[in-house]
Amino acid sequence: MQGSQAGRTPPRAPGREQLGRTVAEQIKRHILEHRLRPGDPLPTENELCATLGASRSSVREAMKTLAALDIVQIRHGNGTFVGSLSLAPLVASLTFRGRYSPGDDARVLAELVELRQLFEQGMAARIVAALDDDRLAELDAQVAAMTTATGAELVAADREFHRLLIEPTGNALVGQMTGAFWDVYAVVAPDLATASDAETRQALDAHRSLVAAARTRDPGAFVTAVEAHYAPLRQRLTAAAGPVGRTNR
Amino acid sequence: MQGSQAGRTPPRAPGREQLGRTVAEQIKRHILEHRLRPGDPLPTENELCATLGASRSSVREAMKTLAALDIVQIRHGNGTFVGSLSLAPLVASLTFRGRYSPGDDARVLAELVELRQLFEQGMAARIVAALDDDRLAELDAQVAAMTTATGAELVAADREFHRLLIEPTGNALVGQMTGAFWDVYAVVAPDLATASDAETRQALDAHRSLVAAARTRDPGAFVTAVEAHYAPLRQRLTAAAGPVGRTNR
DNA sequence: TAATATTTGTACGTATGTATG
DNA sequence: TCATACATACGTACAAATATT
Repeated sequence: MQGSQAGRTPPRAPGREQLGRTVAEQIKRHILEHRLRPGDPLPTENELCATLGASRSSVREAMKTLAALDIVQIRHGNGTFVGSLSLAPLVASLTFRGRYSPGDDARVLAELVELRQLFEQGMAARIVAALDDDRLAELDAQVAAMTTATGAELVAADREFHRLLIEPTGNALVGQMTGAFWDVYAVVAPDLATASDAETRQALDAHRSLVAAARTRDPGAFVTAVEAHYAPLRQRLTAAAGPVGRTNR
Repeated sequence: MQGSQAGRTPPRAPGREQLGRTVAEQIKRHILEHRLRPGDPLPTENELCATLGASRSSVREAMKTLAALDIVQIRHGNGTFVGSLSLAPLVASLTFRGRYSPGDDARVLAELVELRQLFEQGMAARIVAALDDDRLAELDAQVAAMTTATGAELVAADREFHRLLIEPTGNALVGQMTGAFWDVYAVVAPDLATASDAETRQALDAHRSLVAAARTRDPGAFVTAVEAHYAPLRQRLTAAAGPVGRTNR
């Protein structure tokens, strides 16, 4: 409005409290109150400045905070939209933690793999109960794909296989976390030794055993197969992480 | 440096790289390369502006992004420091998701509780093996505290009890996730019906059974006790979430 | 294809609240 | 109490990306 050099900007109220924190909160409330769904457009920055009574800098910083949490999504030259509420922030946090200090990467991955095993073993009864013929056929297809694929395609097939296992349990959070762990692995794993050919063949057999156990609706055999599936990987990761005491720093 | 109205700001280079070298990435790299630990101070915004060749706005927005992920911590009038790398972003994401639409809150909580049960049952063997006499005594103390406490103190004792269960397993990630789930519950749960007196007594008995199973080093009994512990809560939450199909909106 | 409007991204200057010594 | 260092906030101008005409 006024000239810039005069710098007359009455701060709205002498005792105002941390408006910056509130802006992000207000934007969140806007999303909730308007029942906006992922992908829906938000008001432009200038509109938000007007309705919230804040400067564009403040609005932008709040937007950056919300974007980091995947609550909003910012598209340059286009606008801001409601985010997909994924576990991307968890991935960002864990990947940074993995790179945080040498040796920690393997330890983080080991804990992640342990969690995946926990998921699939704990869900074993529900998994074998929920897998119908169609899903079993899909699992067969992924196993077949793994026999021929290599590199990135092998990883993709492996990931899809485990996604198909978890999905029918109905617990979306477990599925999303499993996906997040794969993302973390994709970022951190290149720093570690890759699987040997023998380990790859072993894993392939383990996948076949998983499908077989599911087909016979045998939760006990399924749990055993999960154990056999993750044992080599866990051993490799715990070996890379070193003994219990920190190895470096 | 120059006057502001002229607006002469040559953008550094016509074809500047821009990709992969965002300000936030560079700050993260700074932390990694200098081996900074949580709590260590970061350069001031002005120093970062100079070293990174960016304006305060850009640095501030990058800082906001990293602060949302708990990678850095901003203290007003003090400085910026390395964050504690907690799962706070996961909590923020899940709490927002819980408030996202009516009915979802209970569903998110139900999935969270299911995960906690998965953790403790999957870790049962390691838990009962790792709990020494000192830790068992601490668990007894928490159970005793729960018999007299009410409200927030009851919740605190309950939380500490389960933290003590998970901690000795050595999987820090599971412990942090359990803590994060408690945080989410504290935010979202007030919108739901609280436990009845009968359910509270039932939960107390369940905790005693957990300690008893751990004391006799009986993983099977421990798993059964975990099942009994979570059954009432899960039933209440699934009832609040309604049938599988969405109940509202 | 090209011009234009809209919207986000970046930069700079300035004033102010806050914590520390 | 004063001084300093720092983050917070506001306003403006311009660059860059996108969509529309």
